[in-house]
Order: sequence, then structure tokens, then C-alpha cells
Amino acid sequence: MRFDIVFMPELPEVETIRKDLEGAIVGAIITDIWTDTPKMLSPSFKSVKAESVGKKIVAVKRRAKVLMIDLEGGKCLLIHLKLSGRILLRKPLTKEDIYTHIKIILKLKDGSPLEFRFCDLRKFGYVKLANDEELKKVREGLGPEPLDDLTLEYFQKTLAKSGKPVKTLLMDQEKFSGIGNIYANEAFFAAKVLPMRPAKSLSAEESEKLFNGVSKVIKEGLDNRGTTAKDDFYLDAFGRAGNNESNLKVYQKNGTDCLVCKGKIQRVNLGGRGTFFCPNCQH
DNA sequence: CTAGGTGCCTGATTGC
DNA sequence: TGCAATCAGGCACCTA
Repeated sequence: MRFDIVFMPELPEVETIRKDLEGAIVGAIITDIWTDTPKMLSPSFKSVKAESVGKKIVAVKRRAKVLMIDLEGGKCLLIHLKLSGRILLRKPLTKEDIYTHIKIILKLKDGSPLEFRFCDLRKFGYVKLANDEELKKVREGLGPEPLDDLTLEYFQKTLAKSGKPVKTLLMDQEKFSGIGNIYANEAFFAAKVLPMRPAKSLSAEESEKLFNGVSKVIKEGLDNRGTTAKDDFYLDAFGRAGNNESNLKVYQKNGTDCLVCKGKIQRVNLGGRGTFFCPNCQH
């Protein structure tokens, strides 16, 4: 078990963190920011600090996999966890997370007795003080939210226009959004469709099944507060694991028996990503 | 426009 | 044994 390597937060994980944060830090004032990795802050550590310290947090929103911290006065911090990012709310001066790669700390007061710790082993994540263009890109440049805005019509039209492997297209954040490797693999199993098929080769019936599969697995993930899988170690903002692992049918299960047909789950590389499927159930 | 490649980063794994 | 090369992974950015 690699307990602190990759967490891969997707929509259900980021939304779970968002809810945790909303209940805990809205109303708090950022009193200081610390980092040992200034590269993770943009446009610069100095500007993030200058625009954030002294400001009250008025809302915590989410768009796709991006967290949006709205500050009093209209500025917004965009936070992306990428592969290995984690946010932990901890009491100041505790050493609970000393081995968990703390990179950025927002110190808070008034409404929150907690420190906001951004931990990230890979350092791929970021905290970005968004300008208007970046804000617009996040709000309008990403694909529709799978549970709120995604329609079957758009889904089928978008698939019909592309010859890319359908899983690669589903994970394209500009066409769709919030779907990462775990939920993509599970959606294809639910739909009984092979992820390497060219997107436009899916029949209307198959693409509708996939549409429903996406909705099903994202909802399950949300209801279970995210997936903490075998080789991952996603935690919510209070350090609790998600409960969705028992719903996984194929992700990281290569070599094991399919739960439906007793065939063997296979793994292939698709667009540089591990792709898991049952060659018997999925066509 | 799309398709493909690379860089970011670190720890586990594999190769010699 | 020890050390170097390889790999995974979301996404930005680059080139053809």
C-alpha cells in the first residue's frame, strides 16, 4: 500500500471537501499565509498574501474539480488539488500533519479555530488569485457540471463529433467536467461500453447508457463522501476517508474476477492513463 | 481545428 | 548490493 502517493480527487471528492470547508471557514478572516513552496501560488506568493490577508472568506464554491474561495471585496482564490493535493483543517500548532507534505497554510480567525493546510506531495496543485480572465475560464471554459447542467442531447452530440477514444473525451475538462480516472472507468463498466471505442462509434443507446452511468457513479461517489481506493489515500477536510471504495467494480482491479461474469478485469493504457474494464461485460 | 508530445514532481518499482 | 532508469497521473503548454 502506498499510503500517501496519489489521491486523485475528482468531483465527488472536491465537492465533499467544499462542503466541509463551507461549514467551517465561511466567515473566518485570513490572518496570514505561509508556504515553503511559493511556486504553488500564482501570480505570486506576495500578491496572494497581499490580497488575502485581512480578508473575510464569504463563500466556498466549486466548478468542476476547482475550489473557489470567495473573499470579501470580490477577489477569489482558485484551488486545484491535481493528483496529490489535500486540504486539512487542523488546530494551529498541532503536529498531526507533520508527515503529510504541508506546502501552504492559511491562518484563520473569527469563525474558525482552525488552520487551512494545503498538503501536496507532488506539488502539482495550486492556489491562484484569479483575475477576470482566469475566473471566466473556470466558470465558462469548462464543460457542463455532470449532475446539474449536462444534458443527454449535449452528451450525445459531443460524442458523435469526436473520433477520440470515448474515455479520453469524457475526461476532457473542456468538453465535460469533474470526471477523472476513477469515475470514468466505473461509468464505462456501468454502461457496459468499452472505454477505448472511438467516441463517434457509440450508438444512441450506448451513449445514453454511458450518460446514465456517469450520473450514477458520480452520485454514488457524492453520497459516500468520495473514494479512498486501495492505492490512493483521499481524505476530506477533516482527515476522514471516503466510503465509496466498496462501489468500485473495475478501478485498480486488474487481474481480479469480474463481479458480474467472473471474467478477469484487464488494464490497458489509454491516453497515458490506466484504464480498467471487463472484456466480457463491456463491448 | 486536432493530435501528439513534454514538463511539472516524487516515491515505488524495475533493470542492470 | 547499489544505483539509475522508468513509471504514474491532471492539466498546461507547445509543436506539427
